[in-house]
Amino acid sequence: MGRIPCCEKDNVKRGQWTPEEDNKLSSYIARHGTRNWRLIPKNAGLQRCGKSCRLRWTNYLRPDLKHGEFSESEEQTIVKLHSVVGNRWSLIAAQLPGRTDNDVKNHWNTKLKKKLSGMGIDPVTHKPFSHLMAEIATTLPPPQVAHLAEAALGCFKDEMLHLLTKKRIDFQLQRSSSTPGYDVPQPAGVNTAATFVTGRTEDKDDTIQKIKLGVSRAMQEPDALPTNKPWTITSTGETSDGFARDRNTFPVKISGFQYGPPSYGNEGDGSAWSQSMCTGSTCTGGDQQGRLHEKAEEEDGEEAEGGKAARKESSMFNSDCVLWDLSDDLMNPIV
DNA sequence: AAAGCCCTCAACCGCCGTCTC
DNA sequence: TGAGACGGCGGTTGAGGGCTT
Repeated sequence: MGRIPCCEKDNVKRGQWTPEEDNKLSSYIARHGTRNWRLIPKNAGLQRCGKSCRLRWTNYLRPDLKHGEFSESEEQTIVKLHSVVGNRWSLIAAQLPGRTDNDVKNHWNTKLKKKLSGMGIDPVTHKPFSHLMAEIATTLPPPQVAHLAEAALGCFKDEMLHLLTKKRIDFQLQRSSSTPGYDVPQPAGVNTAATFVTGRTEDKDDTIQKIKLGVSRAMQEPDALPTNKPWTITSTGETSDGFARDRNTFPVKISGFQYGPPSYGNEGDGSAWSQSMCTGSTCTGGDQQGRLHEKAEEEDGEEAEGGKAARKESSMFNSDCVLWDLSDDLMNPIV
């Protein structure tokens, strides 16, 4: 079954590399290059498997590697690309000079996944959890939808409890820290996924209402839900799931949609992708965006009619805007 | 102070596609 | 043409360090 081992396991050392081993490998590769990994350990005087040498070199010793923290823009790139290509770490890493697929994978698994989850976004589909639930609801008869809603609320409660009791997160610090996206003032009645992280308990009920609204909306208008497309953002800055996010925080254009924080060139408040991270799509042209801006202003303060406005916007996006300017095989971020 | 828990990340594993003979 | 070798990739593991209780 499977391939034979690339080397005799009995004769090779495993585990952490020592500085001496690193030196041997580096100096050998500097002199001879990386032509044949099977021969490299033998010729370099290392009791290591060729594969282990290759990993050590590509993930750690390569001189062009960047070590240390991922920048905000790197994180945006990862999330942006992950929403399109899924767990194709090498593909994603190729867009980040100095980063390896292992780096990207580790960073995703340890930081970014949690970050997105904390914002109420499913890191696999890049859709808001409530939206996913609403999609599921469209396939169920009403009695089961009720059960689904109950179950979801239970899960949400658990998640909230987890977040609120997580002592390692100093919520006060986060709100006053340099991560402005977590403390952006929101219009009355507008909830954001980021507020989950701040631990503002009064938002919980509001969010539950949003989930309920999503489910009932899905039941009433299943057609309004995108099928295999990421969730959209309405002109009011509200996503199709009912969560408010500022589309202006996604100015990095990628084939027809924008992605990124204000620091990347747009006006707008706070930060942060940490507030607004999504794979959501916006319109293609600046002109169109301008129109949406006007529309957003017109609709300001109409939160009471949020559902109606959201539906209106949803249909507008579907008819007027290019949500994803990507080939079909990249359209579905669910891998 | 110490035990337990959690998080991070380097390293390993096994599968797959491509290359070579 | 097929088998073996090799490199690449994504998933998983576990050591080590920091934090909490």
